[in-house]
Amino acid sequence: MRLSQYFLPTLKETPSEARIVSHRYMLRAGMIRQASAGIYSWLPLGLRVLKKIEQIVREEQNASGAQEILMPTIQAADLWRQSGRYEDYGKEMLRITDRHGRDMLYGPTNEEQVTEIVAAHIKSFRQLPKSLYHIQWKFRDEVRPRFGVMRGREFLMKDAYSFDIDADAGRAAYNKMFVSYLRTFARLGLQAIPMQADTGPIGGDMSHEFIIVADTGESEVFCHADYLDRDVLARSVDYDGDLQPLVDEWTALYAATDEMHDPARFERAVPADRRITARGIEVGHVFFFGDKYSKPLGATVSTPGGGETAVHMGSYGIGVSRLVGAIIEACHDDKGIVWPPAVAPFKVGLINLRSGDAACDAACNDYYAKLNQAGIEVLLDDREERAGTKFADMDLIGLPWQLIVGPRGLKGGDVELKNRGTGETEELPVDAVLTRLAG
RNA sequence: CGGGGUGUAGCUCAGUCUGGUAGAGUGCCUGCUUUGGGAGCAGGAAGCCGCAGGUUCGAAUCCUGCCUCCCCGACCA
Repeated sequence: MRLSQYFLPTLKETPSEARIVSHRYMLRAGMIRQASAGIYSWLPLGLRVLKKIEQIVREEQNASGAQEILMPTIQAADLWRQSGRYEDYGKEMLRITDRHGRDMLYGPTNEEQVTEIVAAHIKSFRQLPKSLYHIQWKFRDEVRPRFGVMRGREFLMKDAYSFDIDADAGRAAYNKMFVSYLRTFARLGLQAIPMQADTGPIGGDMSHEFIIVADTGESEVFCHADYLDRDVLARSVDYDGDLQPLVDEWTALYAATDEMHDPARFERAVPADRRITARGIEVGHVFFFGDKYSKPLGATVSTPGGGETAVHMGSYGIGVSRLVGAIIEACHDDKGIVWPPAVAPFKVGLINLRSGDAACDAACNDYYAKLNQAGIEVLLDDREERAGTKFADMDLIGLPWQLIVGPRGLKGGDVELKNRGTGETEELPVDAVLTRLAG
């Protein structure tokens, strides 16, 4: 993409409404435009990141055996009356009336909708287990939206639902999701820590929040330092095998949000030099809730013995749009964003320091073509701006690599490659750069 | 939902107390000079001053009502 043609409205100054770093950088980097409180339009750069996150989430969901569907944003109120949540949900649910006077709502979640689908089509234990997910926009009419896309009213969420014959089978489904979440966040470049969450009236240990540590996190979290240097991607996972040992490994050490925190137990379980107290952002939640929705909505199956039973369900969310903000919270410096390579909108920014100079233009066009040919996503800054402006914008939008071409460096035949994260630069022949970036 | 603010150019903000031709910086356009970390000079375009009503010869400014957005708290992926 050529920046001279790209729609990238960067801002030099920080819009006054943005208080936290991810919101500021998303506005300044031209990723989003606020439409109203907690509701945003996604501009090209922001959308590229959103789509990359979405795709990684999708790949890992598929790998775990879940199947993608797509349910509507607008749902019928009757469905929610059956589960009893139409009255319970309160003002956070955006209620709409259609032209016929029917009560509708903009879905804040989809348990009812998916259970209705399963109730209609799954009749026998032989058709289980099933895990279905979708990636869809949700709306929760928060009293006070804030932190940009981290707590908007409209948000993109991956929500998955598992259906099983009994609680034991349900645990297997829960474990699959648990492991796929570990892998998903690791692939996004994040170190997410599963923390025991409140299971409410259901009880049990099958509810975890996945938290990433960032200075600007919303809540205080406590955990064992060992969680911060684990590499879940080092081992391959067999989703058909027994995942319990792996889940146990990830739940053995102490990790709790402030609401579940037990200071005495924390001090007992974790050596003083390994205790971490930090701020955390919730990016995912897995929860097993049995027959809470299947019973009222009639999602029952025939059992091997000829009887009938309500299916056991779990639901599993990942805040896709929230992750864009969360990643920035975890990955930035005072100049701008530092994207983890897997979610970066482009892999490399090719900076022409002297647009209009024949040698620079020719070299940039050559590199640009070669990078594109190699399948490396490149953003070429071919604008007629000064060097300082180009450096500042490129640092702000945080592409992992900067390939810097100017009259000074061009003489030696090498080009300058700069790592956005470390700030290290090196001079390399063009072919070596291509090899480096292709890896 | 309680409390506190805010609304003037794309962005950051003066001007409002004390009514009298709509301002600055930045960004944008033009030209010249510059050119490896947000340049210099000159010229230019750009605003129903949140909306509606009222007071007044005259309202960005005073009064009334409404709306918006932000912050603190309670609440949440």
